[in-house]
Amino acid sequence: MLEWLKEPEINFPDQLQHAGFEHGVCVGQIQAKAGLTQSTVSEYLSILQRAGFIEAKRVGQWTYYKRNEGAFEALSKLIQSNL
Amino acid sequence: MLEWLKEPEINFPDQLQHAGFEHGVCVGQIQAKAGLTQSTVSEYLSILQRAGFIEAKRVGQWTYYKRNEGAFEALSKLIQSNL
DNA sequence: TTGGTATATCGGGAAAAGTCGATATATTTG
DNA sequence: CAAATATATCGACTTTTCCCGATATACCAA
Repeated sequence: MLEWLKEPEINFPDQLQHAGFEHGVCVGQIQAKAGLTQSTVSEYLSILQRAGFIEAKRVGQWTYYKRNEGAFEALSKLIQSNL
Repeated sequence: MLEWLKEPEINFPDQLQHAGFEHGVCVGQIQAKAGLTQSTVSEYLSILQRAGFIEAKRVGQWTYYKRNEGAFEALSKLIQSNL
């Protein structure tokens, strides 16, 4: 999922029909691609959010998730320096 | 454990009594510091080895483990580029 | 306000990971 | 070879993680 969110236009072309990608990709799109249930994907995304890897933005009935690139940079550096 | 192995001299001073650190740190030393059973530590180290993060060197009855810095560098870069 | 759609949360069962004691293997020493 | 020491492997149990269906919540539209 994290990789998918790097290129929303390529990985979630269907979303164009009701929105752009300014705020990220909505849960339903990710769920369809993941092939897991809605509840599983929702929970998974919220875990990634709490971990800081993605950010959520509620717009109407949709919740859009997008990557927080800073977190990946930070993790990469942490592995370099601390680990 | 991976952090401990960055500075063997500091984290495993007892090992000096029977060996240096050329080949790394032996299982018993790591086990004592970890506070887990011998079998758990042995299995854990072999998992880390299979994953490529550490290398094993058998010398007599001892097995010494040391970090494979390249693996950490690679992981760090992988997070930067692929993830 | 009622019904429809999107997402979140909850409780539970299945799968995986963590940890242990017992035992096997390898090596050294007497 | 026998005993002692260090490590590895095995089987079982416990804990955690994964994933689901059911249900709750939030928002929108008629």
